[in-house]
Amino acid sequence: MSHQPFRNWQAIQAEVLRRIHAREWPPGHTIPNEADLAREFGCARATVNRALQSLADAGLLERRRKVGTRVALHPVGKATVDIPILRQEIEDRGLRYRYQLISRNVEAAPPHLRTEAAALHITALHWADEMPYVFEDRWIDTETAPDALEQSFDEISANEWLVTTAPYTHGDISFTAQPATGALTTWLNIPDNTPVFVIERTTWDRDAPITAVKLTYAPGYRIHTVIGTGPMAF
Amino acid sequence: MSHQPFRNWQAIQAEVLRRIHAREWPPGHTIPNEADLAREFGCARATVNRALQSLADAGLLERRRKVGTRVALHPVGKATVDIPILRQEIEDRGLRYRYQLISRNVEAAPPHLRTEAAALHITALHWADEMPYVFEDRWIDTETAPDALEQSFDEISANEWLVTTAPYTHGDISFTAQPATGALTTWLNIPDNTPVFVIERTTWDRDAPITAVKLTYAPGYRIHTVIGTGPMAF
DNA sequence: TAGTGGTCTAGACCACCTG
DNA sequence: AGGTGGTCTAGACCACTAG
Repeated sequence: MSHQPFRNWQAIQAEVLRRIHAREWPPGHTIPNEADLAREFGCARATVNRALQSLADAGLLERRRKVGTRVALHPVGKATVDIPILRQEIEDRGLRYRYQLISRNVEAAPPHLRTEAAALHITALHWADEMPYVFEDRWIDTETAPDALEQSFDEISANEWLVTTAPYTHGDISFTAQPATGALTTWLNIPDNTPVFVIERTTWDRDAPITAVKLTYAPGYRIHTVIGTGPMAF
Repeated sequence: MSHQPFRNWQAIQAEVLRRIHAREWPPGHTIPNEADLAREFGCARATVNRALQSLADAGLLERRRKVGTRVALHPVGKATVDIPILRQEIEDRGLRYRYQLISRNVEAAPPHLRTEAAALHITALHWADEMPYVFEDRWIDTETAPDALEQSFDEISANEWLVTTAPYTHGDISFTAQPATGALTTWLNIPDNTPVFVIERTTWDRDAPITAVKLTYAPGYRIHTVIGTGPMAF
């Protein structure tokens, strides 16, 4: 049983993947430790570490000090969803982008912003090829992002202005299906109770809220992404 | 201008993040190369590499050989959505799980499976606390996963059986909002045209399709996740 | 306490790209 | 051609944790 040396971490990762798929290492199995694998593969331990770490990030392996590395029983699929600027999202689909500011007011912040400061409340419509694409309902914390008060947002969308002006450290995001109601049906030009895809997102800079936004997409919207284990083992 | 040495890649990452947020390195700025940063931080270049690579993975930096490392102009937010087994998803919410097989037939595969082989067609309902939670409509390629033909799927859901039996190399996934129609309204016990959240997923083993599934969730379903730049810089 | 993964180092070579 | 990131190495020490 002789092995050619594996030269790089991608090759090692591919070999580990092969053994998992071939059931040589079934779910729950504890695989050899890094030092042994390094010897077997004829490479440095750091190289094995890199390969296994990346598989652990992908959820295929579970690693614990002293215990070792196990093949995950229930490999959790992880889908990565990109959150682009709306203009980019539309132009990337080959459509012409247009932005329309609907309203801009300073109001008391809604509770989910968790701030006492006043908030800039903006609603806007983003068009794709002269069709309503997404309705934006946004609150901006005027304490965290005071510069926002000097922006009219009638040419540049708050969406676009914020990403280049007020980078966030973290945030949370939700996807839901909802019935369209009220003014929304007018802006998106759809019947009452039409199913619409809604994204709600709040972002923070450290412990200070920056903005909370509700994006309601016109019918037909679809988020599409891929899942996989790093560089595919084709 | 003296600097204490940064001892680990997380500290270096935090410092880089600080400079980005503090606008010392604004969007589009090309930051010093790895060797210089290593000198400044008093650590090895590999350590700097680890820190910057992880920030590049997160979309905050753009790195290109010869050109250098730039702060991303439009930091693409990336949300990672976990795809658990339905039973786990339900039990994790503290609800009681029940599984009900509705139908199981061998039929010609639908076109999106991209296979000539016959397919096992399964429909099932997953309950949470005796409320319909999600309707599963699944096709399994009988060539890639022939063992599936010997499974009755009346106790163990296809969902659960597949993840421990037929690991995939990659797949694609879509999220949409749709109106409920037909038999769906009966199974989920909802009126016609109720907005429902739909996940469609196809998974592959190398170039062979394994399964295509359409999951239609009962109203109120919400995908929730967080976005952020690795270990938060709090 | 001992075994495992996590990380750092100093140096080296390579791959890719722009000029 | 030369500068940059990408990776590998051999060795070392540390951090965590089961027994």
